[in-house]
Amino acid sequence: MNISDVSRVSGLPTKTIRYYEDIGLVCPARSDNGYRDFSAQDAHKLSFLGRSRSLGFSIEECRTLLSLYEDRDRASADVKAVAAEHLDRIADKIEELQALKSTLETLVTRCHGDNRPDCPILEGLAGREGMPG
Amino acid sequence: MNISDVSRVSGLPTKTIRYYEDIGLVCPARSDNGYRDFSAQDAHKLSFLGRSRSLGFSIEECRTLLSLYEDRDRASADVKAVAAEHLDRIADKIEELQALKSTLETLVTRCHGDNRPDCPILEGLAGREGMPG
DNA sequence: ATAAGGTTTCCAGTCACTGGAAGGTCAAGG
DNA sequence: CCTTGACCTTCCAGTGACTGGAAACCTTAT
Repeated sequence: MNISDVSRVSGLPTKTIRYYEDIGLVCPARSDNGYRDFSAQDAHKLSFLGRSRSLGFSIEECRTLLSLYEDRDRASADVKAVAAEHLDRIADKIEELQALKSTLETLVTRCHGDNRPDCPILEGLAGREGMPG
Repeated sequence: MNISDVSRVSGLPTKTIRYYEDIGLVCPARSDNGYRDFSAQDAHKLSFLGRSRSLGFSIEECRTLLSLYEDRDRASADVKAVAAEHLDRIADKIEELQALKSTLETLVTRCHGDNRPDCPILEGLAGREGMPG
């Protein structure tokens, strides 16, 4: 399997796949011509990575997850710990964004958005009036 | 005002302030000794930037907001447009994170999290079973 | 033989900082 | 006058996770 094949199969750009090799997430074999030669296992690994990344796990978390995946003897609790911690961070991020959103909504709603120059959004950014926190 | 003073006043690290000068967001005067000499206006500008950044505006958006802020004749609609677009992006991001969260919650809930090696989280990451989308 | 398309490596850029090194400046204390 | 310590300066490199592009090599089809 050449890199474009495994790219199609895994859904990851070739650039990303080469990058993942660079940082040691995959180690594809090499053909005589120097081309990377991916096994079905490599492809599977890359799909795993793609799915993990799309769930927002960092590269280092993916590395952990991958090693747990390849360790037939690991306890599921170890995996759960990684995922639960990630879940916490996602929940925090959502809260943070919702706070931002409501602040901005307040400002945007207050701004009449016409040709006149006075603007509550800029006033909010300039001073503290109307800004929570 | 030396850099550490304006750092205290604006809440931005000195490193960040120097960086903001580098990219042309502020242009503090210089004293004879080569030290940056910030005016009250510079400090105000930096506070504005800090507040805008903390609301998640990108540096380029901050640059726009700042120029709108300094243009006494701009229409509030111009500001509203920037803020509203940002608001949309925040809303999208929240939705995306909530989808991630529910997927991960499903996986984490299913995992018994004990000493046994079988783990629905890894199975979810490896294949498509139990994964939405 | 040539053209198109796939592959390789390497280098640079992204974004918004952050850390650190090497050196200049200033105010206080001895 | 000297030293100490806190400040300030510049410049270079690194972060995370890619992404773009150049130059060169390989393969396949015409």
